[in-house]
Amino acid sequence: MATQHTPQDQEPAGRQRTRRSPAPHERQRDAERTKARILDAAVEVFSAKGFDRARVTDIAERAGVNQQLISYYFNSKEGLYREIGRRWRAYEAETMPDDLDFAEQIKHGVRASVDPRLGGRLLAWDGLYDTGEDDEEARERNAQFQHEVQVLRERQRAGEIDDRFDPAALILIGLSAGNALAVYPHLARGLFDTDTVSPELVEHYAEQLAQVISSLSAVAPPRVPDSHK
Amino acid sequence: MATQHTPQDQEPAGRQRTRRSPAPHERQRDAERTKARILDAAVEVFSAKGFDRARVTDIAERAGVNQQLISYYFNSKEGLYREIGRRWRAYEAETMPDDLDFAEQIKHGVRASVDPRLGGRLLAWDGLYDTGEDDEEARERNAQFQHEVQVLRERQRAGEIDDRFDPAALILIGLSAGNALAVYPHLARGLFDTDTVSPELVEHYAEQLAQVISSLSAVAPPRVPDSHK
DNA sequence: GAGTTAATCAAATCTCAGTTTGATTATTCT
DNA sequence: AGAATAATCAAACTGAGATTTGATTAACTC
Repeated sequence: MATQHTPQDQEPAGRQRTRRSPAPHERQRDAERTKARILDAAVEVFSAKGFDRARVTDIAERAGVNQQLISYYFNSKEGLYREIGRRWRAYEAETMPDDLDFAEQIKHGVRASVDPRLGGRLLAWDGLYDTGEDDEEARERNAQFQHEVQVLRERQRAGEIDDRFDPAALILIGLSAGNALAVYPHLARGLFDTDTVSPELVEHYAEQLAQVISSLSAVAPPRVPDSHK
Repeated sequence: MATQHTPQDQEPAGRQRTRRSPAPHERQRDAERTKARILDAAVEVFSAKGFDRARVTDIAERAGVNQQLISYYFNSKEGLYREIGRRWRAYEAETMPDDLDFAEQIKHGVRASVDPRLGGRLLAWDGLYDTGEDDEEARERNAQFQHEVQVLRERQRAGEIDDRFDPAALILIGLSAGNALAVYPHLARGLFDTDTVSPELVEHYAEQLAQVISSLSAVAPPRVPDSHK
């Protein structure tokens, strides 16, 4: 149990960061600043290495702070990881561009997936580590995805995409394929015969995937499932 | 360094397992048998938990053997992991059904991905853990995927799939989407609003994905990439 | 059937990495 | 200014878990 007086959920939602006096704009100690630095470093490291291989020392170094501050501000490595998840979900929820068409959204997804600062790989790590338990995070995520399903369903009604497809399936397909360069970089290198996943490759792949998705609007005759052969 | 006389690459390719005398068909000690048991257990555990979270004790327990035998037969946890990779690649190479059409192959992939004995998730673990180095395993894998690309290209020529698509991209899309239920079970539960990835869900998803792929044969007008808007 | 080798096991060891402890200042409050 | 509190750090602690060590005995050879 932490004997040191940890802070824990400060800043009651809507208040100014600079707590009381503005103070020399170059403080050497600033809780918010260091927390932010730790979080930024953590996203990159967790995303790149996954929870288990991520080293607390590594995160601290990149953040330029003492390792102990991670325990101090986030209780533990796991606490830090959860915090990242929370922030990411909030970020996603508010920045998801609703005006683009499905194919275009997925292109965005491909680009985002390979940005180390955005941690698109975290989704895959979480899925692989998943144990099936139904905690708060899970409910939050479910609500979010249920919403996505609704949005896509409306678009199907509007004719943007053939409505014989199950929207949930389409989202899963788009999302997983969109993440592919980030999740399977080794396969990508082999398939595209290159020794690195370059920005050009990212664009090319995004374009191809978008095209696949687009081809679902003017869809082919939906072959009767099963029953033949 | 192992001071105990470890075996290492025995059985020179094409020889009978029962080394010399058939012996009582119920031996209590049998190297091949225990190795096989360890490998089977290892696939399940590594696939489910990933390398880092897999516990050597756990594998040994499932295999019903003493933990130390893992070091004895495979040198280390990592040695065991590599061995699994080798075997899996060999297995894939020889059992890939070439007669099915692309969509049907992918359906197979979906089913295989959720079978814990087949370890489809290993591909995702490997990708996430990937460091970009070009070792023997990588070359082996690359060759295999290059071959897949060729096969698909021929099928495109044969008209099975629109040849304006990049075969490498299509394979990556099919493979990543095919693995989605195994890699993102948490999202799947949220999207399909269920609390478990049931066999019915697997079939449903496989069907949907196959349909998406099928719709690429009679493809929509390939909108000119970029340049507009 | 005696001796050698291979297979197996239980317990000791060792290392890595996250967390705690116990100072040491910067900041802020009065 | 002086006291109180918050932020920071370096070093010690600890636990988990893979690997080693050192027996023990089944199986095979001659």
